[in-house]
Amino acid sequence: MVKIKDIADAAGVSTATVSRVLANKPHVRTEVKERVMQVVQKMNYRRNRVAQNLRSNTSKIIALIVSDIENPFFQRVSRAVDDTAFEHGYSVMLCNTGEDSTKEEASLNLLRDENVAGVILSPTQQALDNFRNDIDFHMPVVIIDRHVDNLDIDNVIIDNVQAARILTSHLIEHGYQRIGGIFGRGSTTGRERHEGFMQALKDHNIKPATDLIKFTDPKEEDGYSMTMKLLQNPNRPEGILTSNSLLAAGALLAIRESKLVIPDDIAMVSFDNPTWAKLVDPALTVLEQPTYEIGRTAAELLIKRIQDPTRSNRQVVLKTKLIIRQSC
Amino acid sequence: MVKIKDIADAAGVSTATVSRVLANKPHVRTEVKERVMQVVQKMNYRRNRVAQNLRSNTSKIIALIVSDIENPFFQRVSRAVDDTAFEHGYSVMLCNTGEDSTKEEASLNLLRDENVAGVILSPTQQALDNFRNDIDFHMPVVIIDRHVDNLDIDNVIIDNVQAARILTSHLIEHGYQRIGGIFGRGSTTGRERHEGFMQALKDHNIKPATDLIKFTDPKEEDGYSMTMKLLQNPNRPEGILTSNSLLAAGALLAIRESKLVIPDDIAMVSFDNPTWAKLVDPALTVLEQPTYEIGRTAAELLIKRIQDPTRSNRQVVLKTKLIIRQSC
DNA sequence: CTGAAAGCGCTAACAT
DNA sequence: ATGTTAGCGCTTTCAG
Repeated sequence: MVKIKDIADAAGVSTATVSRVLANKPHVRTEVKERVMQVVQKMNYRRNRVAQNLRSNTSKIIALIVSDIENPFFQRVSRAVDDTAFEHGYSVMLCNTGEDSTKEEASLNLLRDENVAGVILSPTQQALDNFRNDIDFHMPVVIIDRHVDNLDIDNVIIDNVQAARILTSHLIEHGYQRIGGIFGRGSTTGRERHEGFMQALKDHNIKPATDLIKFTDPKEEDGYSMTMKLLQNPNRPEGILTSNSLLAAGALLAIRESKLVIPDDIAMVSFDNPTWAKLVDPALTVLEQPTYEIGRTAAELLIKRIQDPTRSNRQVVLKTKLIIRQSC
Repeated sequence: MVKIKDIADAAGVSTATVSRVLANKPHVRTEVKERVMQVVQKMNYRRNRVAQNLRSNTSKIIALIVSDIENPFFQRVSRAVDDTAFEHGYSVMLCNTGEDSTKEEASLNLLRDENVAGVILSPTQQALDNFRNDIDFHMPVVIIDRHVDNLDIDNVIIDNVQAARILTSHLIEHGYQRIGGIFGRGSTTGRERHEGFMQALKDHNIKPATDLIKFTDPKEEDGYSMTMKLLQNPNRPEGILTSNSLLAAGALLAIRESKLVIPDDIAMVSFDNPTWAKLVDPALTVLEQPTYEIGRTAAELLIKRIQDPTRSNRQVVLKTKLIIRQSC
């Protein structure tokens, strides 16, 4: 392995000079600079980032901790974070927690130990509860998807209450009154969407049917089983709202298996706009989150904070969009 | 920041002893060990992985380089790699190349500079062409999804030719003769699937309609436009095969927009089994790859190689499955 | 503008 | 069984 000393010797300068050249620091004669660069090229030198990191205490890696890598929402976010990071010369480490707070804590610790430059996190509910105003992550952190109010920290979210209200109202205004709702449990997201859902019912003077409201793990199989329960209800719902695309997939499956026709027998709307929402028949009416924007904003916020740790924290609330298709 | 020296002082031992305790090395009295552990706990010490890495030249991070993070195939693979790595005490760094060989090379270099323990890679075509038998990645590498024959390296793949043959034959045996095929360009995968496609036609004495065979970027929009072209053909195909789920999504959209009915007007089959394949109507007949198994096998192979670099390389060919639904 | 030298925090010979 | 010591490869004062 060729190291900085080898370059220094070959170029007839000191390691300090080579280091300056590599870091593009001033106070080096262009002539010397060029000579060094030539040697670097010729000897195929690559700087050891580990040593660099240890000595200068800086790294060009940011991390993204997501609760479910198989959720299309986080996939788009990852993509955006990846793009943005790359543009700024950073690389991304992706960690999946599966909503497991133990794994989340392990990841957070590891990342600190690895001295990453910062992390973007969608925290588990448990973590959120444990965060107190005096928590010290020991590194720049921006939180996405989940709402934090007890913490002074950069935060990128959407207005879930308002969004759920819009989506639910759409259902109601199309004449559906008995509405079932399936929400993710274990996150502020699910709770806030539930709240907006309730508000919409109230707005229209509809008494919520509590037996039609379910909280569950936000996974496809749970969407399926919960929908089955709703459909087996003697007084089954006229419409269903799901709080993410995984639940929607399960719900759709259950509806189809029950030989029900959308939207005639039952209407359906969901949060999130996965690829398949426009492919199913009838196409699914959804409340789209600006996933790419969320990732990009979070990454930009993080990188700005890395560059200036004293900068004041901000909460960015992004706009959502109701996409009306045929399912309601 | 509390460092190993602080622990040593507080526990009344040397840094070497602390290091041994932390690494669970033998030759430490249990009594001393316990004392050290207590101090570690009390002082909330965390080992600096960067220093550890620099000194011992080992890291507990593996990387996964994928060509398209938004392809459901790679998502399942990521998930599997993540799970497997975690089980073995490794963390995963995910890099997206977007089929851009420049970015791929940059990632590979970065990973080397960061001294990661190893890499799982689905190489771009260009990289594959450049790899020669004497290439040195400077770290353990296992290649997935793409077939490498000019290289002695660990490799996890499926038999694409055979799989495409099965899938195409299914179409043919259901009475479809004029068959269109849309394949990803820029990867061995697309070419091999094309080859199997052609073999199936030949098996059944069907003359391939070259104007119905397209190579394109394996993205949804390209699937859409290529299918549109196929459908505008005066003698349009009776059936279409797409070589991944993104292309299938685009194709489906094009077919629907053209007011054609599947499978009566046109049949359709595809590689890969994304969530939505069973949700669309009619449900899509697909050739499923063992995505999770691919990821797990690759990660296990990589970790074994990290532990024993002299181990002989192997190529693992995983079985695929034809899932017959209603689109053909 | 350039070089000498001191370490970043840790591990691993080599002693004892 | 434990301690001493010499670095891993790099950056960064401090001198000159």
